[in-house]
Amino acid sequence: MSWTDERVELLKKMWGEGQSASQIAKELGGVTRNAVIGKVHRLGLSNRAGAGGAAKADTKPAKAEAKPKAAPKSAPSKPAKPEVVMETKSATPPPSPRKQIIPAGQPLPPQPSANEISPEALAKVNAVEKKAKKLSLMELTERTCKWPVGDPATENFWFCGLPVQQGKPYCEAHVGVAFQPMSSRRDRRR
DNA sequence: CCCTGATTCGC
DNA sequence: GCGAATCAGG
Repeated sequence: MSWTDERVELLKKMWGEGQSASQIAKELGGVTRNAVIGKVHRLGLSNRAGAGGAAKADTKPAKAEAKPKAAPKSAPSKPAKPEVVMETKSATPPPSPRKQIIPAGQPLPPQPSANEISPEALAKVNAVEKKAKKLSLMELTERTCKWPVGDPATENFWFCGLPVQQGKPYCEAHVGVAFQPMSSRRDRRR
């Protein structure tokens, strides 16, 4: 595949829309996300700001260079520069000493009742549950779907265990039923 | 681990 | 110009 006008155009469009390189690549087909990123760079629109004036001169460290990093001991008397350390993020809370397994973050799945869920998503779940890994509590990891299935008081209980949807605690299907947009759960007729 | 984009460099 | 490999984060 080559970068025809149309393809470049679509690339620009999607990139402008904030689509990820991999998505764009998928859409275009025949190219990898690397190719897309490479092209994006060559087109000079690496920074999604492009237009405007928001030129954000980013200091590129460029790791490729060997950094002698000499900086031997310097004179202690140096008042030093106003080397202010930007504290932007609220730091990582000290990991609790007790690093137990801990299943889900906090919100353990609220087994939604079969109503008020879009039948569509519901069907998807049912379908996916058949392919579930059926993990036990201890087998859950950071990226296994933590959607519980069955009765905890039964042998017949397990967690979905499929790959989670980045960020979320559940796989795609379960994210679907877990996080319903307000709009859809609004006014379900009864 | 999964994913992002950024860079490099042989082709 | 191209993009895989690699790097650097999240």
